[in-house]
Formats: sequence, structure tokens, C-alpha cells
Amino acid sequence: MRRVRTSRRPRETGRRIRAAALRLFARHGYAAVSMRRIAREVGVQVGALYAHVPDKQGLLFELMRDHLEEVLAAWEATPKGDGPLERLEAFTRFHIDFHLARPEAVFIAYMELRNLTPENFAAIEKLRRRYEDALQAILAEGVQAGLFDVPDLKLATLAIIAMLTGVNTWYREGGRLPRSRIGDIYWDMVRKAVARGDGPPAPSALRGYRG
Amino acid sequence: MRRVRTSRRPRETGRRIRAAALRLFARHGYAAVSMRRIAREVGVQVGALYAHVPDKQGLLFELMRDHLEEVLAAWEATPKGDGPLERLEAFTRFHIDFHLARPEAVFIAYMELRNLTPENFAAIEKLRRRYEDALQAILAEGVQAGLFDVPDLKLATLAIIAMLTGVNTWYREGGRLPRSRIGDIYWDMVRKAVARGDGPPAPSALRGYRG
DNA sequence: GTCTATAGAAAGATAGAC
DNA sequence: GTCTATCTTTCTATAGAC
Repeated sequence: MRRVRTSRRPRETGRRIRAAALRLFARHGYAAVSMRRIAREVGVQVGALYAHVPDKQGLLFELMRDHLEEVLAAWEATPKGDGPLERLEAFTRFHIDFHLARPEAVFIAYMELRNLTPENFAAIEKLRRRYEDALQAILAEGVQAGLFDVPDLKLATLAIIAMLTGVNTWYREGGRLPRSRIGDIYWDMVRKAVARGDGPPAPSALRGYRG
Repeated sequence: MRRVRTSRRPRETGRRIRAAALRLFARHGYAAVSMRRIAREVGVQVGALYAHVPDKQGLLFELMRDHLEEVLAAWEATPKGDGPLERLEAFTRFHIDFHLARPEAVFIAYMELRNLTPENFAAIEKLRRRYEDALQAILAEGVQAGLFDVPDLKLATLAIIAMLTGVNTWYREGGRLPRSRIGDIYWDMVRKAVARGDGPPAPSALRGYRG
């Protein structure tokens, strides 16, 4: 293959470096992926990488930061409906859809936190916290309105996010469930998990079992 | 290959090596921790490690396998009560307690799967699957008895485990919540998430809000 | 069982040519 | 911007002394 000429779009290589790093970091882990391997994936020599990224740590940070900023922007652009219940459903479906569309970025953002420098870690945590706060605000409104009953606002927030993010650990393209069904299934569980209701597991079920 | 043990407590060093590896792998990640660093933590030279563990990969595998076998043994030894509801509560509290007592092993078992060789990965997944099946069986019984209503058995299993395991991402010793409260809080959410009940968020709450 | 020493490979990052 | 070449460090794992 003959090398044609210098690219007209100087950002294209940088973009491909990030794409390769995203895929490799997600698959093998940040610490297990060398700059040489990223370079090979892109089709350049290792030295060329440093014309596009500051260093390996900076590359990881940029991937995580860009991802989290995309999450926040996408959520803010999502139609959310009127009440807390509608907004909670919107959040549930948004979170699942967004995560399933970007499994690699999601995986890195959750798994590689410990490989960030303290400064980078603080910046990433700030972004993540903003996202968690969006859900927590919905739950708070719902509780205030008497619609929801959660034992602890912060824990309910983290529990729901953990549950929803867990989709990425098992979902495979072309699996048993069509993607459109997954939002329905999880929304059913989220909806009930924050529902008001005092009897275990629910008044009607308890009567049916013991009465 | 032969190991001649002359020490009075020949297994003590091996035990300390595993303990150090557990702590370091959990904190920095398998790929980021060198055998030299483990040795330094234990207080020996790096060559001495290989009298106790086969190699780095084998060390990781042993840590994960021992942990998962402990989980299974501990769950089987746990009193579970009579009905599905009681067993689900037992599972919920057991999972949280066990995870909070072994944060490092739990973290490794969930985060380092991709650093296992294919054979080791298969063995670990088999153990994890056995644990998931224990919960799924409880949910299946509850559905059969008309006590629970889950949209999908497998997904409910994974959703609950993801939610419960998420505790380890935020729990800190001496934090806002006493450890005894956490089981209560999550049990409330799990209980409701699998509860029968068709109205969003729950019939009683819906009436209270709109009626 | 632990030590010292080292083999042999690979890592992150940079310099200078073009 | 990308190349080749290299500096410097670090890695896993093993050998042989004691």
C-alpha cells in the first residue's frame, strides 16, 4: 500500500487514535494496553501518537471526560415529561439506551477510575456526581409529591444507577431480548422499587399468599 | 517444582502474599501491580514469591476462585427461612453483608475478569453462575407461588445482584449510615421491585396522588 | 525458602530527520 | 505529521548460592 499524501483533515488521525484506545482500553484494560498497540491499531508508529495526545494518562482522561460530558448533554436534551413519574421513566430509558449504545466508553468510565491521577479523578467524579444528582432530584420531587417512597434518597439513586448500568454486563447484540424490551423490563422494576407500599412484598400479594 | 518446607509455619508466607496481592490488585488493578511490589509489601525479594505461587496469572485466579467458593459456601450455610419472601430477604442481607466484609475480593472478582486466561475465565464464570442461579431459583419459586411478579427472571436476577453489589462502590467505614441500616434499606427496594402490583407506582400511591 | 543476579522482553516517552 | 532510533525504566520469570 502506497502512502498517498498528508491528510487533508489533520484531526482524523487523532480521532482514530481515540477510537482505537477506547476499544482497546475497554477490552483489555488501561494498564494492559501499550501505546505501541494503539499505534499498531491505527496504523502508525508509536512516536506519531504524541502529536495528537499529550500522553497515555491524558488520553484516558479525555476519553472519560468526553463520555461523561456527552451523557450530561444527551440527558439535558432528552424530553422528560411533566411529573416525577414521567421523568423517572425518561431517566430509566435514557440511561439504558445511552449505555447500550456506548458500551466501551461506559465500561471505561466505570472501570478505570483508579488509573486516573488524583486531579483527573476529581474532575471525572465531579461530572459523574452531576449525573447522579439529576436522578436524585427526580426522586426527591417524587417523594415530596407523595408519589415515591424511598428509604434513603442517596442510596436509592445509587441503587437505581447500579441496577441500570448492570445491563451492560449481560447485554449482547442479537441476544434473547430485543433491545426495545429491555427498557420496559427495567422500568417495571425501577417503578416498583421506589413505589409507595408498606406491606411486604405488596399488600395484595401478601393477602394472596397468607390469607 | 518440588517444595521442601522447612519452616514451622510453611504456609504463612503464602498467605501473606495472597493478602498483599488482594489489597494491591483491588487498589491499583491486576495489570498495574508488579510482582516486585507484592514482594516489597510482604517483605521478601521478588524471587521468593515463586516458591508460593505458580505465577502472576495463577495468583489472580486463586484469589478469585477462593473468593467465589467462599461466597457459595457461606450462602449455603446461611439460614434461609421457609418461603420465597424470607429466602429473598436472606439473600439480600447475606449478599450485602458478605460484600461489605470482603470489599477487596469482591472488587477483584468483578473487575479483573478480563485479565484471566480463557480457561481460568471459564472456571470463574461457572462459579459465578452457580451463585446467580441461587437467587434466580428463589425468584422462580416466588413467581410460581404468586408472591412475586418480575418481568423477566434472568434480568431480575442480574438487576438485583447489580443493585446490591453497587453498595461496595459507595460504602465507607464510619460513613453516614450504620452498617446495620443498609440491609434494611436495600431490602425495602428489592422487596418492592419484585412485588406484584400493576399500578404505577403502586395502586395505593396512585390513589393518594390523583384521587 | 530466601537471597542476589540477570536474562529477555516490553514499557512510556523523546529527538531529530524528512 | 510521521518516521526511525533510542534512552531509561520496569516487567515476569528463572538460575544458582546458601
